[in-house]
Amino acid sequence: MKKHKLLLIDDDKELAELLSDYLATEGFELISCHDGVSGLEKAFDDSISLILLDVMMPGLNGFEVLKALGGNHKTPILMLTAKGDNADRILGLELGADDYLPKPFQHRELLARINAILRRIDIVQNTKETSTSHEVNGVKLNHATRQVSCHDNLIELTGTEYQIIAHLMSKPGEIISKEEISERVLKRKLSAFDRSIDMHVSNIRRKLLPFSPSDKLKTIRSAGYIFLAGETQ
Amino acid sequence: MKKHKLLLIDDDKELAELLSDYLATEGFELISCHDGVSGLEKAFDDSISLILLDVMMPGLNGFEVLKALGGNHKTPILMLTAKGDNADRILGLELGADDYLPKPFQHRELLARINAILRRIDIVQNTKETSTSHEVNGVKLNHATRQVSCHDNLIELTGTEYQIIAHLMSKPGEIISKEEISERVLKRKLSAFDRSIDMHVSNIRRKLLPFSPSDKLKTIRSAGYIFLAGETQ
DNA sequence: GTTTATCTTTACACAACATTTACGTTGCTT
DNA sequence: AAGCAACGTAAATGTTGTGTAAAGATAAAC
Repeated sequence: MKKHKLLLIDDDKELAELLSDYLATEGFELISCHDGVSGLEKAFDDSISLILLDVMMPGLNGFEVLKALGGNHKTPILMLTAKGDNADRILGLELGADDYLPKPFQHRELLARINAILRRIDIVQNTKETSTSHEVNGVKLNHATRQVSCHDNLIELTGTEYQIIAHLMSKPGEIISKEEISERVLKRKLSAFDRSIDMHVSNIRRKLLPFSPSDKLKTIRSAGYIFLAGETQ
Repeated sequence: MKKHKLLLIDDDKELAELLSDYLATEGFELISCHDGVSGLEKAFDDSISLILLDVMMPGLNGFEVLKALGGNHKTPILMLTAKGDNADRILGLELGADDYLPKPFQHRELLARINAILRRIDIVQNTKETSTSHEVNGVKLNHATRQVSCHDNLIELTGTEYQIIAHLMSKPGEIISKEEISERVLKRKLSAFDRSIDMHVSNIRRKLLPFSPSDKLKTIRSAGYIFLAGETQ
């Protein structure tokens, strides 16, 4: 799991220090800006995963920063504020904030909210339209029974073979590296001269072949395998 | 803008009616389930954009539904509850909820929170596409599939050819020296009389040519190559 | 224990790819 | 215009990753 960088925009330097320590123990790196203007600049840094934005600041306040970011900023924003009243909360959300946490807050709640936002982004990024529908390009998976059928012909796959084809089918049309398959399915690092994956893919191909007009598993030399998504595009 | 379908899981039928009317005026379609079990089934319906989940329910309660969904459900979840205490809120978020709204709430706040979640998903999905594909001057790269298309015609490039064109396209209109290409792509110093790069560029040109009105790769004698940026200058 | 199914390694052939060679062409310098 | 260095590219050569049969290792079932 990669380490996330967070940006705190808040004039309260004491809080910044506290949060920096706490979030570090949770595996985050906290960067601080103490006024709206400098925060606004940093907000476009793509390496930042999430912005913690305080409302009450001298100069440019939190709402003004939000407005300046234009309502659909690439990086998610969690608002922090002393004022807990509804109108502010709603305004913040309508201006483009992703969430809103009234001060004072428990560290654990802040953490839970940060994680909720980052988790959602992760899920969205790793999910394709087709991932829960189990049929792609004539091959149908039944997760419950672990059965696979190819153009309505039932195929017998072993557990590993099933997991590999399921993984490839979760991102049809995308290259999946052998490293990824090894780590996700075989639960070990891919070492040099390890030909296991190749063998499994070869076996899957052999079992699909009698019922398939074309090879659905494409090899991308020195990159990985693709489960072809049907109509080429 | 497409109409979103929302799923409300709450035993309070009066609230369901109220919300259904209100959300309809805001362009949402609300579907209701009045117990955890039937809600759990509906939760896997891909046509649903967001789930509103009440905590206090007879039978399976909200937390149990969350647990059953496994913590990273595809559809985002907004928890509703009468209990406003912190521990519950945090627990819900940690169990996989995206947000938490204590009852009673203003309709406008619910709307703002729903929109905040849907907006974030929309932003992530749109930036995802632009981050995996890169188009310059009629040539499009798709990093996930390592496919290259030239004016919508698919081109087959080898790994090295792909890396070279990707590198040239990362700085369109700029001269990239052979030394740089050699070190970045081939991972070795360019030695005298080494014609590899020339060959690769030649092969890329040959593959692009049938679909390209003009040569997009320009040679700058004794300096390097440029991927032309298009109309400008 | 044995048998059976499954996974991994070994071995070799082969195809895809990268690189070098060789020779023709271009464009700069004097 | 001659000379030369850089480039284009066809063809030959070198290298590497992949396909797969078969053997070996491991785990599960009996």
